[in-house]
Amino acid sequence: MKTPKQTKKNSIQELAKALRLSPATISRVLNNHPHVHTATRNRVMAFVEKTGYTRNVMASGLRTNKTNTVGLIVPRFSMFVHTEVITTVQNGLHAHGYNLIICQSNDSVDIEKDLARTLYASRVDAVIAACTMFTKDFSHFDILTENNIPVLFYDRVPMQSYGACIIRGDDFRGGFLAASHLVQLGCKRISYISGPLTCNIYIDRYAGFEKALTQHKVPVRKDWIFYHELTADNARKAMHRLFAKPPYPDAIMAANDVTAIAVLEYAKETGIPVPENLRIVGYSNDPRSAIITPSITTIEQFPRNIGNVIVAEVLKLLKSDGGKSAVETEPIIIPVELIRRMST
Amino acid sequence: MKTPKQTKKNSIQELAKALRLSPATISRVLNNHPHVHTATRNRVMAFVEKTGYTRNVMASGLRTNKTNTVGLIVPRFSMFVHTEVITTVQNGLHAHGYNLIICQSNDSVDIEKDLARTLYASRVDAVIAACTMFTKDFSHFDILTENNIPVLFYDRVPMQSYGACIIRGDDFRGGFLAASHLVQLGCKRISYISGPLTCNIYIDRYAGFEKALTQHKVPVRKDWIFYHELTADNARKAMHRLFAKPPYPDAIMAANDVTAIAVLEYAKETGIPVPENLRIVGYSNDPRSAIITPSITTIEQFPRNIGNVIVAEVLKLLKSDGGKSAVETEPIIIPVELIRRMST
DNA sequence: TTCATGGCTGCAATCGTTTGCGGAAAAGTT
DNA sequence: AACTTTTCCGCAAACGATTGCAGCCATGAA
Repeated sequence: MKTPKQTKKNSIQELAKALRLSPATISRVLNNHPHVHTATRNRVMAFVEKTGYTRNVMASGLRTNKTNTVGLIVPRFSMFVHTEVITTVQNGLHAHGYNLIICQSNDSVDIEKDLARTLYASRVDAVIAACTMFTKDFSHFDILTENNIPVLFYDRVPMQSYGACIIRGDDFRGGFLAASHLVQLGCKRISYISGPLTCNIYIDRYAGFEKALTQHKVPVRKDWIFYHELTADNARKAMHRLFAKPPYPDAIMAANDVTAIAVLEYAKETGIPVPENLRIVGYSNDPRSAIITPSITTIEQFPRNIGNVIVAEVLKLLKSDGGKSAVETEPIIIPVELIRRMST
Repeated sequence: MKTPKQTKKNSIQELAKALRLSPATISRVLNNHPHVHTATRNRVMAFVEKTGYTRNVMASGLRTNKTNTVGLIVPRFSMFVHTEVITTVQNGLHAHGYNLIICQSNDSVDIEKDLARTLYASRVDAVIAACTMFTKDFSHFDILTENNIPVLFYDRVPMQSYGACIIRGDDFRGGFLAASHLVQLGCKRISYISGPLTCNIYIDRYAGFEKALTQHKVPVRKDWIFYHELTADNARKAMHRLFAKPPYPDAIMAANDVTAIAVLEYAKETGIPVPENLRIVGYSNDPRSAIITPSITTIEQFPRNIGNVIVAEVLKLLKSDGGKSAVETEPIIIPVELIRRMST
């Protein structure tokens, strides 16, 4: 199993010595340079195969300034959309020979800053980031762009144009679709539970919500709109407040399926019939929203599409040799769809 | 925002030149070496702070043979247990200054082999692996152990002692608890849907299942035991077979919550009352199992505990300078618990 | 035989950081 | 004042792969 007695060097010069060649030639073989004799190439390849030599990426990275590694920052792995995106991105990049360093900021701006520095220290070839809910200032990514490391934002993205590639779901349309759906079902008293407005996705979803309501002349009651981190706990508190005294809302739109689920459970516990007396719409199509009874109407974001677009764009940036060439300045927007279920 | 005109070098020698010092001194300051004059140290630190210099880890890694990076291989991110473990491990290691390269094998042995090589090429300081369901031969990890890179297995682990650290849930006890629970509820005709027996966790869970049944003199019907990948599709096929003709089982134990959920949905669709006519037990405490109606009794594996133990062990191995010192040869076993819900 | 050509290979510098060794300056001792 | 001991700092050689340049050898042409 283990042969710790003999410390294998596993360097190109070991190979060179054994084959009576120069390190240069070995390197050329490994990199498919032309002008290497076929016989030599075969001899080297056979020996490499036999010894299981593997290039030291630190040494080659130091020399070539390429690491074949991409960094990814997400708020949390465990959020359904991110889990899916990560899965897709990891598979896509691996198929093209890239590694992925995945980090989570835990929705902490400080950690996010730290991670940006660390990824720069690792000299990754590109960085993909879904920012914190609270990130307003994006200058901690400057160290990357200044050093020609392309940065690509998705989901939670900078609002002002930042000279970086931006990929996001159509949050405005998602909010609009969800709210319109409720309006068309005849709901007149719609409450909206949103995330904090420091974050583009919640701004856009809210804008869509408001557009749908005003367009159909349904009043927007400010005291029925909540802005807070979208945890189950906060959702229950909001429900408690809403149902403290009449008039009660006849629909709740949540910017999140976690919230929608908590809302539904509160309704079930307190005996509010869903969908008869209260209709519920969530956001993201978390697998749980399909499985709970009644199943929850929600907005599908197609995270695998997002992932595939990210892969395509990041590969484009990597090919373009440093990303100093024309960056796609127009944000790429991934369409969303309403999935109607039993909660409406 | 961007200053691409001036390509910043960001090297230690740039600092040295600017401060009229030698690169050696800068390096010593950055590494907290003693014997640097306090005034010099402060001067350097201030300048480093100002310029935002960040050490190039490829260069330092090349020199020191340390990358401060750990590799992690999992079958799939999206499996609940792994999502949780990854989250915990990433946070834990980041707190100690380590990066994590996360890879998924998609349950393909070939990809797993590829990943082991790639992680070696990156010269990570340690590797954490949850193997494929089908991995019988673990020799593709030899390249790591031979080069003194500690390998730590969890969940899906080698069965023969491998000289590597092993961390796993108490699958035997999990299987035993789940089956005993059914037996104690009076079930006599218990079917078991297992994963393939190439994998330790399914072997152990089955052993626990069998032990519980034979101990209570409940017959183990071979034709009611299924071995296949635990997908929803396969689960439905198994159910179809089981309920093709009497006698019907009065309980189904699934080695997986995905399977348990599919079983429950099949039962709901075909009008089999749960738990009255059919009791169901799952495994892993996937969040969906708690939310579905009726909620599903399952085995909690405490993935955060697993993650914390992994972090502790891997840090121990990293401190021990190459892991050549005594490896914890006894597997570490994380206790499990039965969570009783409405499906039984 | 001589020279030009071109295919193949080696030399040596380079990437940025670390570190053993030795030297210079400062401080302390007699 | 001469000598020893610290204290601090620089020199230069690594680490392993890459690559421009130059050199060698074989081949072909004259």
